[in-house]
Amino acid sequence: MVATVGQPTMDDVAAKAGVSRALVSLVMRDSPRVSDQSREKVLAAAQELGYRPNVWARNLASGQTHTVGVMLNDLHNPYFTEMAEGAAMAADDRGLQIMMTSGWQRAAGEVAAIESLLAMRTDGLLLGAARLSVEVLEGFGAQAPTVAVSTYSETAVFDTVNNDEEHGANLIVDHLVDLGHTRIAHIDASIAAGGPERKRAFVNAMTARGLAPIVVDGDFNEHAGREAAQQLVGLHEPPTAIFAANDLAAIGVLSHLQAEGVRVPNDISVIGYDDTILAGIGTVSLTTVHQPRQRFGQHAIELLAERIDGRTDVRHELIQPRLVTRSSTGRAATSTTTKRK
Amino acid sequence: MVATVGQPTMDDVAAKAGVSRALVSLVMRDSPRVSDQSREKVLAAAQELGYRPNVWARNLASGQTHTVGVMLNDLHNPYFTEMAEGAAMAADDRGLQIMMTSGWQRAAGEVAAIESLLAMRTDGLLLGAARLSVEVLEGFGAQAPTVAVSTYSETAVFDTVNNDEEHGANLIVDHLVDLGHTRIAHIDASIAAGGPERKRAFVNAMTARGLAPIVVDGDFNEHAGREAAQQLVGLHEPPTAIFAANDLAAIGVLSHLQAEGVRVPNDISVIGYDDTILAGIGTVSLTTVHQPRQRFGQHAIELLAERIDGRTDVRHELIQPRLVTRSSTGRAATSTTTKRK
DNA sequence: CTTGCCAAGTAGAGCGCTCCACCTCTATGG
DNA sequence: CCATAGAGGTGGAGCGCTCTACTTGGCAAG
Repeated sequence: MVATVGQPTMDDVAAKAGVSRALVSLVMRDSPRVSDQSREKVLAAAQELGYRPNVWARNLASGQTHTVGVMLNDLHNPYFTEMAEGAAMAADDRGLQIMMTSGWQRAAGEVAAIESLLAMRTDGLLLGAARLSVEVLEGFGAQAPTVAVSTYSETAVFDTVNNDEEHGANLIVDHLVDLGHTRIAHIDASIAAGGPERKRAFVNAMTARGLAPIVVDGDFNEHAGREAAQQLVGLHEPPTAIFAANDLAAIGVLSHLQAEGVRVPNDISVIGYDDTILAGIGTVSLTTVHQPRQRFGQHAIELLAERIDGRTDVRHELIQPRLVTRSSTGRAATSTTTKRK
Repeated sequence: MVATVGQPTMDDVAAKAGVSRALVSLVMRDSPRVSDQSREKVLAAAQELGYRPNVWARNLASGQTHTVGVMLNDLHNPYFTEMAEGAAMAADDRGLQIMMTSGWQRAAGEVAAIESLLAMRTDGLLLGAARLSVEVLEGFGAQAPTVAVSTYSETAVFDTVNNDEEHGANLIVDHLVDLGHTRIAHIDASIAAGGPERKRAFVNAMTARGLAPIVVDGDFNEHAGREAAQQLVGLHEPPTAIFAANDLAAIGVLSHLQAEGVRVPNDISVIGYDDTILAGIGTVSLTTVHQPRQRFGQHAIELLAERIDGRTDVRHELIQPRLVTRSSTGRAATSTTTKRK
């Protein structure tokens, strides 16, 4: 008596249904080459045994995984999780599985995570703003079709999907100029990934309009926003509008201005970036730039699918952000401007 | 001439190093039964070929995966991602791999996600507040060692890890009573998972102190908080303190109170739950209840590891939350209370 | 009645690894 | 000088599937 230990296998199902293992395999893969009668017999047997195809064996035998590995730098950042959501939907449409890992914010963790995805022989790699150098990324990119999202890394090895920073900066500056602002400051987060691109875009947008860009050092967090605001308010000619590195920094700005009795937007307008949940809160109501985060993931999967299907040229996609106007921006306080001059 | 197409295999490495495949296997698994000389030879060959063991083949042959599947109801909720982070750390310590999936907030998605984890024959399942019925969860729990986090489902089939709602409610009520409050209201979110437990704990805490619990219907979001606040402020004897279902609802309360010119905490104290990033923002500064979210995941993995190692009795763990005092709570406005009476 | 064809099903060789049983040395003790 | 042990290594049978090539049994056409 051979006791079937553990999970039932295809042979168990075949024996129970009185057919060959190959037939069971065909049924499991929805092949049309099976008669309705046999199909039902097999499905009934499978159901009864609680059979579930073993993915490891299937992928080994077929040599395909129909799986893409998704590595997210930071799960805490809603940016990435929403991106992953978009990717998951798009993957689902194409019959691809998603295997998600995270480096838990450490570079070493990211390498380990990517290594383990490669060990699984995933059909492709989707890297969400890895904090790894372009060189390291290119090394991985050479081993599997790869798309990097929000890494701003120009390379000839893998595809990328990024936010169009130029467009975002233009939206912001246009909005502020329309409201009569000319002294516009940017809180720079060049210390972190994505910061340099955002700053450069701001400077370009300003100079293109004949305006002098004001830039102060900062970071992508509340504390940095607070400090930068303090610095800006203390200027001889303070700006009438502040474009913060992101929503968190903008919140820091708002906190400082409130504490100082500076009215928003009457005295100073404030703009964030990202349109996080924070921006929409009633008491915050922050004008900000929205990135269609799900589309990033969706696009990345599309590019990846093309790559898996054999495309060899490299593509760099830019996604267009849009401005979300709330109550932290308003007409420039022209009186102040004139007075001080 | 046999062209080695695709990735190199163990045989390629063995051939290159001039040893048997079995030896390569031993080296890859860090076996002590290999001489230093051979080890180096094999590693050098592997390095040169860019060899990486195929996980599918390994798991199939060994019958073990050393992997636990983690299903998260909602990646947008920082609660779950931080829980996952704790789980990932704990898993790492035990040499376990984490395989993460999400149901993307749909019950059908959750079932599919869990099914795919089971198809991978993961050693265990960690379910993060699945929005599935206890019966369905028990069905899965019967197929693999399972731990459910924050589902509040009492069952004899799998282990659970939950927040100690009783303790949390006591912390809140004690804090408010210490500040002189007696008319305390709770915004109930019984409509959603976890809500009923929170409400029950509040009612218990109040009655145990001889106080009459005030409860209004709501939900775990800003809008519901706003509406509930409106209702409460309109009462003949409005409460002097509001315990919102969570931070988001508390933010809604703050918005409404601000709009109505009700001062916080001078006129009414407000308490949230979860200690999300929102609570810490300067302009919000919300007193709230903090749950050590990483420890949830850590504990879950510990329980899972015990289960995998053969423990058969069921465990239900409660994790102790703690109060984080910020500026949305203060002494009760006794004057008002007396006046109205 | 033969031929050809198609639909339905099967046998068996892998996929890349692990693991058990076994083999081959060299050093050691009696 | 032989028995013995242990370190170091090998061969080959699986793990649970897929996939190619092949078989079989009807049935329509000639």
